[in-house]
Amino acid sequence: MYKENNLSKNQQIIFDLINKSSEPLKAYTILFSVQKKGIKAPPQVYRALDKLVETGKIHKIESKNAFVACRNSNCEISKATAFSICESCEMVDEISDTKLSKYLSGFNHKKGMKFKRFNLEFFGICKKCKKD
Amino acid sequence: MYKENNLSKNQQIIFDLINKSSEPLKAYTILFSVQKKGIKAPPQVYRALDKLVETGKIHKIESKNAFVACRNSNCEISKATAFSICESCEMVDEISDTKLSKYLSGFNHKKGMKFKRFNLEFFGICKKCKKD
DNA sequence: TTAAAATTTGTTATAATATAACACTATGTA
DNA sequence: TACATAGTGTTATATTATAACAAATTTTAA
Ligand SMILES: [Zn+2]
Ligand SMILES: [Zn+2]
Ligand SMILES: [Zn+2]
Ligand SMILES: [Zn+2]
Repeated sequence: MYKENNLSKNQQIIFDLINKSSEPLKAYTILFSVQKKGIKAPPQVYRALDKLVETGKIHKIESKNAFVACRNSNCEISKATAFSICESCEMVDEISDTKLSKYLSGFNHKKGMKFKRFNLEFFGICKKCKKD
Repeated sequence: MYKENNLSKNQQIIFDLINKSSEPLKAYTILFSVQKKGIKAPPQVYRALDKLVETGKIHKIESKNAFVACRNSNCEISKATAFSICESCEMVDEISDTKLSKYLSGFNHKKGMKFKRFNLEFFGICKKCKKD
């Protein structure tokens, strides 16, 4: 049963919910939504979330403690993520920009650090909110 | 009393603590450290932190829920922040790189969003940890 | 095939992070 | 002065996340 798509039962339930959502979901919002499916306690949600993040199926929006499905071929398993976040309507969009990604992946801190991963969050007002 | 440096009493106490720390400090670590100075409850700490972030004196490391003093002329009041984070020793360093900053400040999302602010967190293993 | 290893699940309790709400004091401005 | 704005102190509570343990499922490989 688990082999077909490499996600376990709880992971699949939670991924499906995040994947069909148009906005980032918070852990406890997820918890309430999946209680009818038998997922009743926070650790069940957090474990699934951890695994999904680890495998790049979802990303955590750190500034919002919320989770979105990856829209970008799993982002090399979450090594290079970038988001645009509207400060008015809270909309979050994953940015897929090869030049940006290459630029940042190639960036190395002068002090001798070699980066393995980055997360970038842009904030502004989205097109839709600008009109209102 | 407040005029001399534009920080209030609690803001100054908390800024001083963060500023002299060699590592990011968490809100409740700060709370315990300043109880002897009369700051006894979380709201007092969070209010000071909020203000200090707002004025660019400190930054929040979102992936760690921790705070560091700005080492970079207040980063245009926190409009453009970048950090390198060691995944081994948890060291955090603020990156000051004009080219990077300009590149990102000039980046605009295709979908019509104009960015006002960004936060970038790089993860890797620092020089010191690599040797060990 | 079958026993050991690794992963996932279920569950209770608790830790860690953050804010609401209210009464009050201090400071800046006119 | 007197008004507005910002900061303080306090209690309670909301939100986010993990520890710890027992059981079941799946994978691996002898
Ligand atoms: Zn992605
Ligand atoms: Zn918007
Ligand atoms: Zn700075
Ligand atoms: Zn290190």
